[in-house]
Amino acid sequence: MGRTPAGETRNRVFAFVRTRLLAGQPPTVREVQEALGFRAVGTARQHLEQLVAQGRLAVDRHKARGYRLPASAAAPAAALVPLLGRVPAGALDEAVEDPDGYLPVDARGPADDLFALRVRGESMTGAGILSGDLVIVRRQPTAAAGDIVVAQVGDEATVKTFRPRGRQVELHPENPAFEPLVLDAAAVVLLGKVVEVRRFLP
Amino acid sequence: MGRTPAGETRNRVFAFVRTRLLAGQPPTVREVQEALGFRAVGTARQHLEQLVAQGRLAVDRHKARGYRLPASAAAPAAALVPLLGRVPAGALDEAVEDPDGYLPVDARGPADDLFALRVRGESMTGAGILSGDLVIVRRQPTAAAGDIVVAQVGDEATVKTFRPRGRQVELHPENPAFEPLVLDAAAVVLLGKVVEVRRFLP
DNA sequence: CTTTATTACATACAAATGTATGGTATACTC
DNA sequence: GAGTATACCATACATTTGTATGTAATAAAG
Repeated sequence: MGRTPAGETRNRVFAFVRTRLLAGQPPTVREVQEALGFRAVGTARQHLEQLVAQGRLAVDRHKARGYRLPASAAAPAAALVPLLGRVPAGALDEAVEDPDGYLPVDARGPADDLFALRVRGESMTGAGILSGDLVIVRRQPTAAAGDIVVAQVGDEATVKTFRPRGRQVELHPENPAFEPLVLDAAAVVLLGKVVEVRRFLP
Repeated sequence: MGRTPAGETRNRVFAFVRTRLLAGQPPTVREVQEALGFRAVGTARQHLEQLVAQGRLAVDRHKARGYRLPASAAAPAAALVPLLGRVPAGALDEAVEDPDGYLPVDARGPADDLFALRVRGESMTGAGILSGDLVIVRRQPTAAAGDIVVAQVGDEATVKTFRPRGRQVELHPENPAFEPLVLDAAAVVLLGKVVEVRRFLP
């Protein structure tokens, strides 16, 4: 048997392995063999080893499904953040246990204390947060002045700009059509700080 | 040897497996054994099988590292979308090969034809797209009226609302301070359609 | 043409790993 | 206490899977 053009097959092997790894399903050497249509295991292995030699892949020797992306390229391992449908009063932990779905986020930072909410209403359009947008929130009990936060007022979770005013707290909308909420600090439970905004367009 | 409180250990097994799966590294039965401190492989396997019976895990029988999240919960396998620094005229493919980084996206739909760009300028603030935002773009050579698109005009890639006007094309900003661009259709290369907007807050 | 490198095949072996069986100890029910 | 269920251990076995060795075919270099 002969050969095929330069490193073409090798790139296809890499693409296959990479896709599988990003999907969280490391392939076996024989799965690579089948996927590429090789009749010999060794052929698949040869390419894999070459990719390792090139530094495009890494390996846990003697381990099943041991081929991985090298540490340098593997960085953006994605974590999943729970998307909460609603936040029943005070029961954030329980809501996290039963999410409506998950959003992938870059896992370079800690992701355990993140959750996502869907924004309703036009009160933050001035900050580029439209009705229907998703906000990703880092859970924290305090915030700095000017932070966009998720606060619980009564039974409702609301997204506003945070402005402490002595013993009171001002929850400031970013839309001239809305009035700031001025509340006693004790009446406001800070759920967290908005760290990211996402909008899906049809 | 005796027992430990109700399903407590089982939950710890699940948490361990789940974490590993989300990290893209399915564990072996023996890795579960070690992680939980069991002295017998069978103990780990028992728990795993119970979790499968409960529907909390799924399994590829007789496969190494075959335990997975069930299809219902597994959905959001994350794919990675290349973040392009700039789009040199016409060379989108090359730019994709050398990205500035990657963004995790939900991989339910096809993700091969996606790329991300950083928006500069205030021309789309009315649509909730601020300067510095990231847009995720699906590559396509055409668009419908009203779509927010990335178009290449001369050497520059620009984000605007797309409005075809017979043989001409209007690239419409969403900010009263900016004027629409009216161009000959042949002078505009449509790179794709904006499908998502992301903003990171400090 | 000869040499060398690359690509691919076939087959075998060994390690990793899933699976099976039988036993022990604690808790709970009757 | 007898009976049952659950959690755990110990050991063995079978499959999957990584690894090794030897050979053949084609392309490029000399």
